[in-house]
Amino acid sequence: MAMAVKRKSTRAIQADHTRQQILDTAQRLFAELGYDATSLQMIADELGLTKAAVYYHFPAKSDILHAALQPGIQRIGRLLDEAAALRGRRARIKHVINGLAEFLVENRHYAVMASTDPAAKRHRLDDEAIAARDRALTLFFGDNPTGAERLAFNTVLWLPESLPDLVDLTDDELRQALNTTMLRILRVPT
Amino acid sequence: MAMAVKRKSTRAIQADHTRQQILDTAQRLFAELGYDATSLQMIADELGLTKAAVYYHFPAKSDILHAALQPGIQRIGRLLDEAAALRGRRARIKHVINGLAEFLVENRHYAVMASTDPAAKRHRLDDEAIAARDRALTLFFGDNPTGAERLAFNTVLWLPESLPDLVDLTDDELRQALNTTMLRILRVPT
DNA sequence: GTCTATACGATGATAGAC
DNA sequence: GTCTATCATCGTATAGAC
Repeated sequence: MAMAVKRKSTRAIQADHTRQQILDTAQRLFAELGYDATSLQMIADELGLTKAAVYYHFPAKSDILHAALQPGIQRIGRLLDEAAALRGRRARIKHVINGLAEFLVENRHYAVMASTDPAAKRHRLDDEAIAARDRALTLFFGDNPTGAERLAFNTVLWLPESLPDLVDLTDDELRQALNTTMLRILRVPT
Repeated sequence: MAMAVKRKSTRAIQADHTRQQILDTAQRLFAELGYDATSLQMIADELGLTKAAVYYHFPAKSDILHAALQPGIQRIGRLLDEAAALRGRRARIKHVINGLAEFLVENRHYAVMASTDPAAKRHRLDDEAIAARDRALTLFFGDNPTGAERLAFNTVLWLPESLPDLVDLTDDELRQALNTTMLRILRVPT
């Protein structure tokens, strides 16, 4: 193999650009209206394309959601890797919570889209996302978490849903509220 | 006015029955599949009716959701009335939390339907539900809640979403987990 | 390779016959 | 009070222009 990386043609660059535009628009609309209430037609119209053009880049609507979720899933995966390298339950939880709060503040409407998805119920959450969830639960509470621990953990996962009600908070206020609330839910004394 | 209450005809009784059947079926399907993924066709098929027959009883799909939510909204309204009559923040919070935990245990899948609704985003939550929410927030934290307090409060509202992940718990286990977790979130020492 | 035109079955919704 | 018939729009699919 002479080259592992091919130089991209102008057309391929253009296609990547269109693909990214679709993702950006979809992410905004999913967060605003919800996944089901967002039609491919709306996405296409905003970009001056046809439905079928969108369909060319993503074989199904659910694939757009999947792709839009990827950056967040991977960022959380890295957070868990870093936490696993630390020693002590408290230190691990604190690291993840800190990183998560920062991520939510930086991506307020990504967060809404991510937890609002009815895809979580139907298309089933990403396998990758499910795996990350289980990893985090074990990291925090070991192999045999109690009912209350599992409930507390799940509660944190649904926390992003509350963000739309806190739009009036500044970044600093939101970050602090997220940190103290998550720490209290997971019962980590400050 | 001779009579405030008319005697119901046989047909009216029949209609009430059909209406209630629609509500029961819809509630089950909404909780199972989500609101958007449940079609009027499914509801009609289960009852041996046509789509249009369902439409006779409810002018829009969202009205079915609205009607199915009513019992829970009213029960929570009563809880808040009772709590308002108590003195002291702690006593009020404890009363509401206790009643809420009991309600969630008794109506596991009502709870899922209630918080899963994308209607919350689009059709907008019931005015009545919004009013109840604001009442509860004021009851718990006064007129000027901090960001963290508002976040904690919202977190409790989204808690029912976690129930599907706790189906394996017994009623007693679930009730206890709900109580301790909600108390901790709202920072009420036991 | 990237897109448009067109069409399919199913959806939520409406109008009118019985 | 329940039906049939019809509508626009939905996600999905294919054919073919460039």
